[in-house]
Amino acid sequence: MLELNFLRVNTERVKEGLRVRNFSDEALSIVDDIINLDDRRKATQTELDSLLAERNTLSREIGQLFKSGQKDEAEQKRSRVNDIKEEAASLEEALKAIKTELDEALYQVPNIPHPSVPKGSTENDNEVYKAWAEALPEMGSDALPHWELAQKYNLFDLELGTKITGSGFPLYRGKGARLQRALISFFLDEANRAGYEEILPPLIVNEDSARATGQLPDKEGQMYHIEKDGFYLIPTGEVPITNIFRDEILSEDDFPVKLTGYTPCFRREAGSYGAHVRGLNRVHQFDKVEIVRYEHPDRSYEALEEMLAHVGGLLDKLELPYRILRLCGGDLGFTAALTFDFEVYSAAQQRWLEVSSVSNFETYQSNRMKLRFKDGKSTRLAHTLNGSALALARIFAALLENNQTENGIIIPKALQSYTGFDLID
RNA sequence: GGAGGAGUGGCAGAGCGGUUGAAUGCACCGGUCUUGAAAACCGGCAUGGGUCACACCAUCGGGGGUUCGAAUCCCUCCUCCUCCGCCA
Repeated sequence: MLELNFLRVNTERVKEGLRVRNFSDEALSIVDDIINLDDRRKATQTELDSLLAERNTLSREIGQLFKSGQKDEAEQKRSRVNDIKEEAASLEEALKAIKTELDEALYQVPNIPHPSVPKGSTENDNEVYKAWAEALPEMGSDALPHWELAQKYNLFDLELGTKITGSGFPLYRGKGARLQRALISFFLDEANRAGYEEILPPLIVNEDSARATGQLPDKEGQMYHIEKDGFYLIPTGEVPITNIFRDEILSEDDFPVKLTGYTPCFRREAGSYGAHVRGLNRVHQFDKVEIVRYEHPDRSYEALEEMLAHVGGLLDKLELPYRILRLCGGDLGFTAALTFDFEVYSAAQQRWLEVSSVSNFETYQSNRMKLRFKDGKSTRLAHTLNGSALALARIFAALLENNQTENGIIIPKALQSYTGFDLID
């Protein structure tokens, strides 16, 4: 969430940022509401503190009086303390209510977009940051979409997944399963080469973790919830990996912290069925390699550039045509300040498929997480960033579709040592 | 799953109802000394709220309670350790 102090000092900047996210004038009043709530919080806190201070003083005196046998005076002060306790109790209750209200309001305020984020309301307003320079591949009219290719070559089976679990849980098999495993290894190796430490995290997280990275309360319906234990299945590796440093104070020379991890991701995707979500285009469970960074605020945008280069490099090696979009205010995720999406062109479906999202969250996550670092004498919030490198299901789909030939599906060179075969036929 | 024990500052480890936000040691940072380093000595060293700065308030695994007053007593949850059971 936004830092209260930042919001107080830069009220206009915050409002401008929210306008880029299409907040109406009416909706913008939440900023002033928050400041008012915080004023009330401070006033109540101060009042309570002085009561408690008085109680502490009196209690100390009572102790002395009892020791020296002045019972009457002690009793007198004791009754005064009892009065204070009643007053304090009601103030505490009021304070708690204000804090809850304040937190709820704060949770409703998304991150302030980076100045480069274009205004806009839908994905159509996203800016093409880097277009695909060459001609897009064209396929004959007999080109098959990946779900038909999968059937033809026995690569994955959605009906079986439905039988075992339900719709949207693909079951990969044969060369399909091996291709999936090859992609995971390839992405992890590439991330390792780029200096990211490999993490294999828990796939189920507690409420604190889900809150810290912003999945709660904003996206509660997106996650599978294990009610009995109060846990959530992770919707992305970002959640467990970013939470490694929750409530930690780093020293300045710990930067940059670069982590990577492969995890399955579980998403409920309530209500999304239809033509555009056929096959692997949108599923409840998919595999992903994530890269996560904690950075000094002065260097986080350099880090973002590096991450873009890394993800672009992966797609180059996979020989897939792609473009990079800078998300507009309307499409920007709740917690991000700046996000670049990577889209791969699927020739058979003749559409762009989102395969990666690379974001700088600045201090929005670290404020929730209390992830800080020592900057000389003071303690400051670190910047967090993450990106998919990459999301498997759609990469898998694009590979099948773009590389189909009469003789079978060609595996790109970079992957062949991982798959152990160069053709699916 | 059953029985017992324990959770204190970066770490180790005292405190077990009243100037204890917390002894002591180590680590760390500054200084004196030294050609330099080590040693020795002196000083500093939790987080958050609050303040111009102090004062002050909160925090000794989390939550609740008893008390004029709790790190210290009670309840509850969590985590870790030991033993038994089960098990990839």
